[in-house]
Amino acid sequence: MTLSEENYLKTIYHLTTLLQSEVSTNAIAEKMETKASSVTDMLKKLADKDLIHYKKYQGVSLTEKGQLSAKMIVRKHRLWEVFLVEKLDFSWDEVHDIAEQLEHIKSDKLINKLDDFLGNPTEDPHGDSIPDANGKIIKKEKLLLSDLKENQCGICIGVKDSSTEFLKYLDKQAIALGSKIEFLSKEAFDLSLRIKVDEKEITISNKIANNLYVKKA
Amino acid sequence: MTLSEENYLKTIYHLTTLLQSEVSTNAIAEKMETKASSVTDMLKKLADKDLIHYKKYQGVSLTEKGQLSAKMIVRKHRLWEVFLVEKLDFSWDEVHDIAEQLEHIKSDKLINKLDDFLGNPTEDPHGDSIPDANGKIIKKEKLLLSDLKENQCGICIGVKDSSTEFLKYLDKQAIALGSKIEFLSKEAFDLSLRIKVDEKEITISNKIANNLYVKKA
DNA sequence: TATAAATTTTAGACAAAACTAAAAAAATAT
DNA sequence: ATATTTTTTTAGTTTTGTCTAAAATTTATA
Repeated sequence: MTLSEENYLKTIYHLTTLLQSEVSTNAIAEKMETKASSVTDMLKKLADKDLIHYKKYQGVSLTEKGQLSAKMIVRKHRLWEVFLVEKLDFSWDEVHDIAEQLEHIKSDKLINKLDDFLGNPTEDPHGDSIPDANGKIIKKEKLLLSDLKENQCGICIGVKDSSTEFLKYLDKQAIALGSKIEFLSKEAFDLSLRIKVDEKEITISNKIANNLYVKKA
Repeated sequence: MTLSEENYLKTIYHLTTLLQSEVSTNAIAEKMETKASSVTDMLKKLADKDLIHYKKYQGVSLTEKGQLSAKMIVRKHRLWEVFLVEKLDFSWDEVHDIAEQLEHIKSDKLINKLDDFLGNPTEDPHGDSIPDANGKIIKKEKLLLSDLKENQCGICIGVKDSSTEFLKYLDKQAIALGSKIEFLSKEAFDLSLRIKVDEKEITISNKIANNLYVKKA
């Protein structure tokens, strides 16, 4: 598979799991910052290789084969992110672009040895699940912080948005995976939340609360 | 720089340091298993980018800029090889192809952090020098095993040929970097050598002796 | 030194992956 | 139900890196 094919496959994988449905040509084009016509060209190629189900004008979904290939790319991406953070001491907002390159390195032996070296982690530095060598994913119970009721407590277990800006904001507020978060109160006017993070009280916007995953503590 | 440009640059680097002279279009084509016409096309591109000195029909050499770029690729290749052997427990004959891919990952921060993580090694698993972040290379005194005189002792410090076959042969004979090798006698008829490797006597061909680097013990 | 042989370059073609512009199909609105 | 808008596909280019075949240049030979 070429680099370009892998990137399309990965995008289709992310969009279909997000939307829980077929994904449109335009959606792919937007996510990949390319033109719809380029997407159509590639969809034909991926369909020829039995990686996607594709009927003109009908949107696409992954075949079993495509699903597995996509998961292997995601596996590589997330394992490399763990490596970068755990072993090379990168911060969680710096690793995406480098992992974006490393995920295309082709060697099953490499990725499985890396997996062992890292202690077979099940999650990456942003709390996303890492598929195992067979593509199996252990799904976590994930709750948005905004789903908590007043006075409930949660442990931060992931981020929905993993953009640099958001991650840096979280660093600034000393919110990290594992942080204990208590939902104190909600402001009716702007939906902002008063929360306690590891003993420190702060106010966060509704948007922040909608992008932080917690599990009930 | 594109992947292809990087590969050409690396090949030109290796050939010029080996031959200590300008390198020919055909030599590059042969090493890269491509056609001379393809090489000519690329040489023009590299010359346009001031990475090589190129005059039609006259062979090529690297500019300062090209030299540094090539060394950075070699640096990455060899650091990744150290990582694969030291951290992921690959054997020295398995790492070349994977490092061939990893050497193209673009991130200065990554490679410098990797360097630190590995303890700033000066040599790769085959005994080849690793350029530092400025392109500086510590050159070792290297002697071929075949240069030793009878009854002299040497320590194995590298291989000239690092093909899988040769490395596997060395494994079989229990010859590794650091092995103590004593030159016992030479057979006049076929130039084969009788040597002692860490207390064990074996016979090796002239070809083997011509591809093993030692330092005097 | 003229000619043959080898090397290198040029010219023209092709495949991959992108693009623009136009046509076709589907979705939406009147 | 038809017209309009949006989405998607097709057709035709472009760029990168390769190729083959032919021409140009250099090197070797007689």
